[in-house]
Amino acid sequence: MVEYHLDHVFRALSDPTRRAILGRLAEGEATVGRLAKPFPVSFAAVSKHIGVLERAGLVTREARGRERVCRINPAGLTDVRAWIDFHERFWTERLDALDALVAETPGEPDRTR
Amino acid sequence: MVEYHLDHVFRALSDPTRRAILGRLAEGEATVGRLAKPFPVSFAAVSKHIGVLERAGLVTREARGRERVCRINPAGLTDVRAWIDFHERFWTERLDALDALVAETPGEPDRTR
DNA sequence: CCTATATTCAACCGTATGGTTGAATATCAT
DNA sequence: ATGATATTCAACCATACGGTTGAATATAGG
Repeated sequence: MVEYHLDHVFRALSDPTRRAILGRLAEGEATVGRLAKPFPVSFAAVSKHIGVLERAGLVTREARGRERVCRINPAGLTDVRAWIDFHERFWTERLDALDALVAETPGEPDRTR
Repeated sequence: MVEYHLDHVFRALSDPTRRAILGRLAEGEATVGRLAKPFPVSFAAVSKHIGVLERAGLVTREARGRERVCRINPAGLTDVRAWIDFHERFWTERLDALDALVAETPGEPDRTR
């Protein structure tokens, strides 16, 4: 469940317009119209982008009259964060281990064979 | 420079096969052939995936004879990590601030105006 | 009720993506 | 040199993506 969810979150974050929307939303809630204004694309395009963010669990959209208020969902990043955390730590540890190995080996480490 | 790079890294991470390749690579270096074996897709497809990871700066590929040895590039995650770090903290802070506001306001917070 | 506003929906378009297959390239082993 | 192995390249295919435009829906306000 979590794994397949990562697809959507990473995918959602891979678009600069969507990251910009998140950046704007980090300053506070906003309607779709207000969100769309600064972007050089159509209203409908922004609406779609918000849909992607919503499906990824990064944003919530709530009806208020004829407007839709968008807010950031802080929990949306936790899975991604966990993935990054784990892998970055793991990679760094391996790198450190390799460094240590090289350091304590006087001659040729000969990792190739 | 960093911003457009994020596109590539997030994009690369959005595919489960590519994340699995990274997972395998976290255990240690491997040739393209060894990497491709467990996956239900063709050799060429895996080679392409590795290309995507390489272009995103997450993996390095080095020729060793007729084989190509792939390794994880630990530095590849730092930009993404920084982005997540910043946003997660920011979002959480806003959420905390909102909680505090709601807590100390007896009646209607009236966040709408 | 009528009209303007806010938003989505639907259909469409060009391009990118992930996949395949078969040919091309380079290296190893005999 | 010859043949097998490892990998990429090139062409192709189906599907998904980001974009547009115009119609549809719903609410606000005179």
